Amino acid sequence: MSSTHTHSKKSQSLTKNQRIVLDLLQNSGEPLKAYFILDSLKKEGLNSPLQVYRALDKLVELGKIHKIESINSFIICNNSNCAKNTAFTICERCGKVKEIKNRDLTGGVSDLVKDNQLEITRYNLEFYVLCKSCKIN
Amino acid sequence: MSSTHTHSKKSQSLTKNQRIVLDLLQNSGEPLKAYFILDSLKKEGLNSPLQVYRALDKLVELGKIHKIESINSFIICNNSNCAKNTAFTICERCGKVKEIKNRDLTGGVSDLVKDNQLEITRYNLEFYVLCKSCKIN
DNA sequence: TCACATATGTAATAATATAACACTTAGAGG
DNA sequence: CCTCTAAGTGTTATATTATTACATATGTGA
Ligand SMILES: [Zn+2]
Ligand SMILES: [Zn+2]
Ligand SMILES: [Zn+2]
Ligand SMILES: [Zn+2]
Repeated sequence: MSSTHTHSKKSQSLTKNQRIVLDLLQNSGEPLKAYFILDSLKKEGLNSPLQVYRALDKLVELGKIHKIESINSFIICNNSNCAKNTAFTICERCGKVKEIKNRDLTGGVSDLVKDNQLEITRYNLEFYVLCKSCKIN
Repeated sequence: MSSTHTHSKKSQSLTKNQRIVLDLLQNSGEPLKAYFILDSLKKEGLNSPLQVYRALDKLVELGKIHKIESINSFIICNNSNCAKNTAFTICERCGKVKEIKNRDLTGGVSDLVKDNQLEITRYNLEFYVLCKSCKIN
């Protein structure tokens, strides 16, 4: 602790707004919409959309959450090392979302990339499915 | 013409609004935003967002155009038999969009699906890239 | 002709997201 | 400790994207 090296606070330091938004997404585990987050965190002191969007932007940038583009929603990252890549299944019927494990995906995507000679900087994959419980009913 | 069989008008019959929206997207070849389409077609008689969105919805349903979710834009389908599946590359830098040929993709995606034991009803794939001209500069 | 499904026109409003600006805080470095 | 700077905050206003509601019209098939 008392050594001279700077120890730069870097990664662990989320701000208050970032923290409470992250906690909400963490506790929810489901995709949430920005304005729902705003409403939920009014009591924590969030008053304007911009406060929410700024926190969300930062958390996306840090790879701690993802945006699911086709439903304008945000969800906690359930993997490690996604960077800004996203891959989800979304149930057509009930809307349930699951993040695809990136170890399951890496091979498949890189084959895709190789086959198409793409130089991909990041990707966004949304697979619409019928989830188990919806398939039964 | 005068025979008794119904010859059901089915596929070729787009309505006026659907036709002019499709033509615009066809002639453009680029992704266009709904309100840009509205502005462009004011002179053709389109007056309200709803007229545009209704035409777009129908054309998406018919598979003639696609929505690119992460940029809220619509583009003419450049394949056949996409159904409602979409796969695009999007340049990070200049925004240029290209549809990935589905013959290039089918294998890769079905491997992905097999590996992940998914029962996919449709997919939405967005690959961010650096396009050739952006890579040079 | 009648019924029905589909499309239209129009106004209002909802939902999602950003711009602009003044101010504050936290950390780096002297 | 002081000062500089980058990042974050709070707030108001506004832009962008999309849908609801409702009355009317049009085409097709029986
Ligand atoms: Zn993730
Ligand atoms: Zn389901
Ligand atoms: Zn297509
Ligand atoms: Zn480019």
